[in-house]
Amino acid sequence: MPPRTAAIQNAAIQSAVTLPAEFYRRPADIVARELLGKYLVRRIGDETVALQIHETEAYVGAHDLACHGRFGCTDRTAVMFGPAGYWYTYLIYGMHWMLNVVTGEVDQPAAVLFRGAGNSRGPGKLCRELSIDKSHYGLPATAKSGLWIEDRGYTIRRGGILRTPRIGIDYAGAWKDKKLRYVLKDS
DNA sequence: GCAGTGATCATA
DNA sequence: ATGATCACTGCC
Repeated sequence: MPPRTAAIQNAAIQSAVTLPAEFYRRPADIVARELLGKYLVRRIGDETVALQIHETEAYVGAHDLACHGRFGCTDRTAVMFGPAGYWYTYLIYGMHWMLNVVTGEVDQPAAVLFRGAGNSRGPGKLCRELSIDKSHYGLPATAKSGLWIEDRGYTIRRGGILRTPRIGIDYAGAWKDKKLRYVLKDS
């Protein structure tokens, strides 16, 4: 590897900063949009993998007819009613783990679903690739959990984000058409 | 187009 | 205890 390239990469790594809890303590749609281009980082033992996030969805609160928190606080959704910056994982269709991060204020259930990062397309495949499951439920998005998110200085070009309705929520009435899915165009 | 797969929750 | 549902994926 040429020295110049190595120097640039080292500079990029040095500028990486783990997103703080305050980043997540905002409306889910804002967080979902700003998570694009950030890096989802997974550490297992000595191995560290960082994947650039290119697709997210926002579930914005109890009034959102697609949000799991709409039926109140249950065993599964309890973490969504807690503070922002914690992982919400759940199993769907008996097979696929989904990864979300809790956003917003305490007692107001909201989260962002990770639908794509790196070469993974789809929330189930992403969790399979990074070995994410029930063990992450309720853990903070920090290095000590082995799963966190970094800002590595990537800036999205103007008009670089596509907004569409969310996937797989046709039951959600008026909310099924709201553009709460965010996609990085050059992904 | 649709089967696979099992946790979760409401109902009883 | 039982049954419906489900923020998906991969193969037909």
